[in-house]
Amino acid sequence: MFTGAPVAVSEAIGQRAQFIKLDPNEVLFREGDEANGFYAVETGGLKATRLSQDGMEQLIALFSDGEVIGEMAIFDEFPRSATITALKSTSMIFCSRESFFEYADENPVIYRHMLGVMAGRLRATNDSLAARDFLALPGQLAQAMIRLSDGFGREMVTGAVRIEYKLTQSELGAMIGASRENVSRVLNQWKRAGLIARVDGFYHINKRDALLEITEA
Amino acid sequence: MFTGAPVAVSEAIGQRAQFIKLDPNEVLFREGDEANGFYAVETGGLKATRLSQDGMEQLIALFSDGEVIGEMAIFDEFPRSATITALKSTSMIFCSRESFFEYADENPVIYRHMLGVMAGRLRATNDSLAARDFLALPGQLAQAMIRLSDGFGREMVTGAVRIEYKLTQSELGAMIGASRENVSRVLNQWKRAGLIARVDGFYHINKRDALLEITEA
DNA sequence: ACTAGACTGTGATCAAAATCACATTTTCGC
DNA sequence: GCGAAAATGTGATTTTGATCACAGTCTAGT
Repeated sequence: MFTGAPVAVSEAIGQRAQFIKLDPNEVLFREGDEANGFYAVETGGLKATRLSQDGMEQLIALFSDGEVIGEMAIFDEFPRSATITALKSTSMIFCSRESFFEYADENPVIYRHMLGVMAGRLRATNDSLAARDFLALPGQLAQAMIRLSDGFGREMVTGAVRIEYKLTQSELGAMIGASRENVSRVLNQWKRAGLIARVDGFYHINKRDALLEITEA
Repeated sequence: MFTGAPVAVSEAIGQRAQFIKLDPNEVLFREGDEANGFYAVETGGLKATRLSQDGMEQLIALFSDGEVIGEMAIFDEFPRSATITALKSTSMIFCSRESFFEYADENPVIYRHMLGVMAGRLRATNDSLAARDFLALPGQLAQAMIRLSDGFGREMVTGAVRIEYKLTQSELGAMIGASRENVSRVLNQWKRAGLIARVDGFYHINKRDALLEITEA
């Protein structure tokens, strides 16, 4: 959220905001809770999950430093649509609906920034909607892996990028709307071809380019 | 866009904006054009289309009174992602990026309103993304028909709601990412069951409830 | 009112991916 | 380190929906 906004601005909003610290596995809020503000991640990592109709916990997204969580709640009155859980020690800023409007009214650059954030989200969502029509399962999976490695990856000395979260195949499947079994099959093909690897529970991307190509098929 | 914003506000923005009139079939802008502002429909109707990779014109959305078109262009610099064509005589307001920011900085309620519009769009897009996972073809088609009748329907004396645009089955298929043939099959089943009808080229929704139910399967 | 071109209906076939079934491996809590 | 629970790998089967093929229908422009 505050990446890109002038320093003075983020300081000032910081004064009005509460600071929050979460331990690993601590829940920030739950699906269905009433919403009255948004959060910005300072440092740490979190996941958004939702219960699917068959009662399984489904991974929606991962968040890390600098990202905004729950900003929709400011502009309409719907309850939280997902549960947010910290994956590690995390520090965040909370900003209530009131504070946001109060402060943003004085500093319209905040509005501009938030509009930019939402435009980005909208574009991303539209893109994945389009992907569902154009791309078959492997393409979508490749896309998801790339997105995850961009947002949640760290480069290893080997040059590979490790996704800093232990993804299960079920989670990956849920993210792209595919079955666990087929995710397994595709992942193994890639593993055998050397595009990816799994090192003590973490997926590593060895050949980002090759994945990107699959995305464009 | 201006529905819901105070009258004084829409008048004032009107002073800064240009008024535009379109004849039926006139193109407002084309996919790929440079974008430097957004439009609000006063009265009339328009469609958004995009060329699919195989060169066919694909219907993306329909717009009517009070809706905002092309607002994403304000917040990022991407070119227009669709072509907008008037379906009938239409009058609109154009507001440039500059005017928007200039005016909204003075009247933050404008920002709030625009954020609300974008939040609504984001929620809608997220919902259709979810629908792709949960709903089979008939469910998605039912959802699309309901959405169309809500946004573009007019109630007949018979109680049925007519969708005021001559949809082809190919267009419907493209909207939900399904083949023309299967759209035909499902539509005919519904026609035979009396849920919908086709009256000189227009689809009529006779039993909205029944369609809604299909949506919840 | 005729006719070419667009749109629609429906069966047959095909392909992708879900689902089922189950063996194997990994992980985690004690 | 052990045992239970979770996660993974892989074949066989089934389902859904795409694609192909083609006949019938509608419609707009002359």
